[in-house]
Amino acid sequence: MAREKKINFSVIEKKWQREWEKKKVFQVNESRSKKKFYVLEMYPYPSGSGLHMGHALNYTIGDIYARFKRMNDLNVLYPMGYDSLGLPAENAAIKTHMHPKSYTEKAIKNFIRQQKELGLSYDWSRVIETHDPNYYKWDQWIFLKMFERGLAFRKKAPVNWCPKCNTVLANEQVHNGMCWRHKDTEVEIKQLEQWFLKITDYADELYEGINKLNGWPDRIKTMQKNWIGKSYGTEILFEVDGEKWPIFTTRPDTLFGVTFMVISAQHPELMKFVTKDQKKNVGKFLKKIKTVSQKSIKEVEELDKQGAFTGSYAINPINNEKIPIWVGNFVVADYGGGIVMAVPAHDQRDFEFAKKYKLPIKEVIRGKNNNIKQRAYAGEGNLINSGKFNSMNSKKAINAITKELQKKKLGKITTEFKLKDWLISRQRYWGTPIPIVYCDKCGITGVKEKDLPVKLPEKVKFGKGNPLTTAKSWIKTKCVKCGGPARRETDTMDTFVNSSWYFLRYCDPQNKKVIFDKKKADYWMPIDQYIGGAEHACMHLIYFRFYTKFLRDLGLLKIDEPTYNLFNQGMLHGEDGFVMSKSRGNVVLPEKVSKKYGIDTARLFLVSLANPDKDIQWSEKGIQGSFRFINKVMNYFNKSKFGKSSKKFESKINKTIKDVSSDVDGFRYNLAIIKLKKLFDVIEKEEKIAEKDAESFLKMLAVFCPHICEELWHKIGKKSFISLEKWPVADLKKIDEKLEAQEKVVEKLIEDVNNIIKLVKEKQKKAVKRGFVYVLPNEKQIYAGKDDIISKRSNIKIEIFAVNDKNKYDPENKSKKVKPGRPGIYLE
RNA sequence: GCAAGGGUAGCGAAGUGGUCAAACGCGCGGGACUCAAGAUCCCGUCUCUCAGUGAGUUCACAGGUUCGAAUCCUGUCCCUUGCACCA
Repeated sequence: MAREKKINFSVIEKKWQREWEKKKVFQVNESRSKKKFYVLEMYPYPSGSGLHMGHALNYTIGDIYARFKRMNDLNVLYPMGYDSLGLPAENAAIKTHMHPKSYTEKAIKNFIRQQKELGLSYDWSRVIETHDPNYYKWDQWIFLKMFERGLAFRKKAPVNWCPKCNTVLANEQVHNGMCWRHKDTEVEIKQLEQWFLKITDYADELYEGINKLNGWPDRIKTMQKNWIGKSYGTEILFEVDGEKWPIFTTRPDTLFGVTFMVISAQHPELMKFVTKDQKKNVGKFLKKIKTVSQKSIKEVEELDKQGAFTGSYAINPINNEKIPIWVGNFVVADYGGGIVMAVPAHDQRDFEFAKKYKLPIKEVIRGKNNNIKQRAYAGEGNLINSGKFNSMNSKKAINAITKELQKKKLGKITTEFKLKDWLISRQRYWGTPIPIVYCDKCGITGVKEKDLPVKLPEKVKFGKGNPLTTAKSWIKTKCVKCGGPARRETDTMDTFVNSSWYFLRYCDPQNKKVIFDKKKADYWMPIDQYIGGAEHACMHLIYFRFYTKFLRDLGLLKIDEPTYNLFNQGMLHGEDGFVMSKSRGNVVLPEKVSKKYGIDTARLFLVSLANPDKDIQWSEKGIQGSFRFINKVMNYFNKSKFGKSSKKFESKINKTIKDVSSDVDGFRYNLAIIKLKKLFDVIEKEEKIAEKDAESFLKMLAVFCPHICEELWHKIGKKSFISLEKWPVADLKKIDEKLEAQEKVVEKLIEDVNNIIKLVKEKQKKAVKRGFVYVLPNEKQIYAGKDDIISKRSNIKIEIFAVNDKNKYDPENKSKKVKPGRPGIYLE
């Protein structure tokens, strides 16, 4: 028997990849005639180990979408770039004794090659690399704009310090409180002057804007809301030694229940509160806390509440009661003023603290099942022990008490946020240099715009602390103001700075004069579909919203949000069930799979397993299913001749076009593929189909399997690129549910025939050789010509008769049993 | 602890009030082809019944709403992820 011709996929792939590149098929420009559509995947950090199937999945998801939109006559911007600055590159470079620059550039080259081999339809003319001074120049430019406006500033802050490395570490480098290089070394917290970006200025807009992000997964939106953490409450002024201190509470209704105050142990002005005779006590407590802060994070979490009396008293503004002020380890220093009013009866934390130090517990709200002896009651109820507010409902009392305080100018309604300012200082080499100069006379000044970029010096020593501090001649500079001797800032920026605006640079990647052309950004932005992992929910996905808003306020953008549509793709797991990663050793390389099955098979398989937002598992067996399908399609088109489609087929294909279009648009690729496979099953069974219908099938398949579809497109005589063809439009008039129903009746008949064959074999122990089907005269047309299919699918010769056919062969008079939609069957 | 998302046939995965014993793929069983294997094609794959159109028990568990529930409600258990003393 003739073996089907083995297909050389790699020849086909190379051929079309070359064609696409040569003819610049995926390059785009601003166009007035076409509507734009911006598809973007989060750009990768170009790791030296290259791409594996997990990456391939991510990019394939976006590529399918971009191809789909492109074929739907949209002007699709689909770019790719590399997040090439950052700690991993620096460390990998040190490890391999290479300079981060050459290490990174090699990695990028490799990435690009691999991505091209995946058949991704990027506009390669727009590639950006963040380590390119022409890129990070604009990081610095933005920084200076923020600096001018007070949004970039210096502040003392606690940072992670490894005593063995003798350097500051990024948060990512701290694992369970230990240095990642020295697993036995605890990271210390050091207070250092650091650069911050004042993202908190945008906290409210970032929070409220979440409601407008209709195309974002709820999960991400909730995470951001929790992270930004907006609370509505009341700011109350408590007097201490004639000075008024604001404290924040969401429960002013419990104000009469305040029995003590607690100030954070990290409060910068803590010592103001500590009286002479308590100094020793507090000092002892602080010392204890300090050693604790060096314990692993887990231990800290398990710690109970501790504190010490400061010796000071505050005046409760509602009843002038004198209440003691304690210092405590459980109060967050930079939230709500760093001091809390403690209501042990109605707050569990205060309750525990009060129990431990035997402080009074005063009940002021009577709910349904208070049991103040055991735990705090945080619910609603009616006020008691609260003067003129007694018997008022607690919800009402929130307003009433706030109003009362407002009258006395001792309180006001306010909101608080959990979001903290963004610490961007990194004592590392491979990042964007902060464009700041220190002069002993003039202080801190920003580098002049015309002097940007401040380029990274290439000659530095790696291995000990911040390499930039070893670039003596680089550090030495002239003061921007007075021209006198000055020194450069040696901190670099967090790599997330680079990714906070890269999507804008794609709009105008080569611009040397400005960060991007406003008109171009106006045309392309916002991103119509952003695709990336959920792990960035509270980092990149907040930062890029912040930058967008800042650049808008600079007058560079008209939009408020970078994107209203975000898709979180799932992760690929290896065959061992764990997330695919090099360190785990379970990676599958696209090159290898490509060789064996062709990359289109891999692309198809990756998105056919499950909805792309779900985690999936690679399986060598599973890919066979996709491989079979691809081969069938190739073989079909290699020998197909076209004619006229049957009515039934026209119905089928138009229904498929309709469904597949909406499935792909909704990222339900897995369902789209099933429908394409079913359609192809029918195509194979049809005697002939119209060329136009065959084209439609290929076009739909092309978004998943672009290489072989280009090949087949040309095989059937086309000269254009299928990648640029128009997506088929369903002709709804041709969809005929009746024909579909008739198809089901035939299916049922086949099922029945097979069932009887099985029964005869089992019960009567004899083989069936042929069969006869008896149908009602008015249904004859449904079964016309079906004898072949039924024969094929039951493996016996089938003849179909009308019940009223006088010449029919019917020894057991089965035709008597016939009902509408249920033909009679006789087998022998 | 709080929040979000889940638990569907051997496995993966669709389905979110009737057309559901539940698409599709993998696996498995049978058959055709072949000297044979592979590939390919066809059939089957909850249980029972049977020369067919039938019955029964299912969609984590327990209740409930409904003429009708995998799908809605309540409670419980389990999983995954995120946040974690934010007053």
